[in-house]
Amino acid sequence: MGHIASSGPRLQRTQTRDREVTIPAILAAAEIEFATHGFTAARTESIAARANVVKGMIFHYFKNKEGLFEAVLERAYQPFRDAIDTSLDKNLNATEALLTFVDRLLTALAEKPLSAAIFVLESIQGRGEHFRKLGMPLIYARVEMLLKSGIAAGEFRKMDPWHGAINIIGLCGFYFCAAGNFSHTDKGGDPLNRASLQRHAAEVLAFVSKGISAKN
Amino acid sequence: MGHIASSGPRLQRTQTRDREVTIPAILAAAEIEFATHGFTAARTESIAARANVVKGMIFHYFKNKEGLFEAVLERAYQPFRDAIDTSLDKNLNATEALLTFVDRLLTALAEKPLSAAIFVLESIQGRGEHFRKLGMPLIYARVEMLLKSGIAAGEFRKMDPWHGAINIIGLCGFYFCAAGNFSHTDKGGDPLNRASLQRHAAEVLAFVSKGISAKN
DNA sequence: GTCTATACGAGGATAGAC
DNA sequence: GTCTATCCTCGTATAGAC
Repeated sequence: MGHIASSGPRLQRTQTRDREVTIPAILAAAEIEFATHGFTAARTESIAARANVVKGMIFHYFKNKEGLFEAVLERAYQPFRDAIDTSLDKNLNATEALLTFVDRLLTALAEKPLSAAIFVLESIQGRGEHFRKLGMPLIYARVEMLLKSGIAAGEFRKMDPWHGAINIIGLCGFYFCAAGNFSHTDKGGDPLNRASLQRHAAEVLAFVSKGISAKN
Repeated sequence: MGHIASSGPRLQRTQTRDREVTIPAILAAAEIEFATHGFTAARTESIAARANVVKGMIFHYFKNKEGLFEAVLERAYQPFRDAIDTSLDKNLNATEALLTFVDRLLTALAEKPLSAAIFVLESIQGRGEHFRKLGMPLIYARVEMLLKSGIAAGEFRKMDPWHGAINIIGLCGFYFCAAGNFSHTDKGGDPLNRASLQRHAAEVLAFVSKGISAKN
């Protein structure tokens, strides 16, 4: 109160950071915020702070919170689309194609662990609009088709391919969602470190492989 | 504007609805709200409206939003605790005990489908405090022990029992979390109706049974 | 125990200087 | 393109009448 308001050194750096720096920074920060809090509870102020930009930049580049959210969703869903794309590309039998899908998805999620949480959060909180708009139902459908052909070929046991697809995708993603709770147990340190993730991937692959096989 | 303010019939029913009616109504409404929006985004106003009480009742009976949330969590976690308790009670071999656990959990979740979403939301959004305070890490640990003994007995294939526990619990719960997205597909109507849930339970049981078996 | 009214803070969004 | 300042709505929580 006894000080002159504008006394201290003016930290304000109006340095021109162009969109190629600012936009990725906002997206990265938004991904963290949306993945942990969901759309409504996410705070634009927190995103801006984490991205080291002022709040106004969010509205400048993404129009509003909703626009930013959609951009984040688009990026978060990419691992799922990539995984199914690449596994169907090659001419593999059903077993190889499915395990390739699982392996790709797990690898991609290990690189972008927040994608799983965003996926599940949007499943719980959204009413499916974004999910549909971004073509996600197709992921389930394509895994389902893969299972169907494997069952027809006698590679997989008899099962409901629709539920099979859900179960397999859930198996890949659940770990990343529940990881927050594991970190407080005494089990092998950080559940998202390299070693833990590799073990998780191996365990899921084994589980899926055994769980769907027609053998025995 | 031209009307006298207090003209119409006074709908205000200050009828004494005691705690045995009000509290369960609030809890049921809160469960829905927290399960779909998470703690922060949940609105006490929406809860009160759905419970058909005035907002003040929430603070009267539960002190604040946090208090209400903890009461809801306590109830939501019950299916998980019950499932593991009853499956370990009886003297079953590891395979029977594990499948009993899965079956119980699926049955309980079918009755309280929101529990799964609350479980996962708290895993993602909470920092594990409630999870620990309400004894949930023990659930994982007990399933892990069950797997361990089954592996030792030669009933289950070799696997990491910790990841196995996570995978099995995830398999049970994921469907309920992603159900919101399925409802917009053409697959067998409402994913939470009786027929869909029974099919889901059968599919998960088969998947787990095959996935962990030592045979073959 | 139930209701209305309101204080109070937080957060999305905008205006306008630089 | 970046910043500060501000508006305004919404939501938690409380006070106090009935």
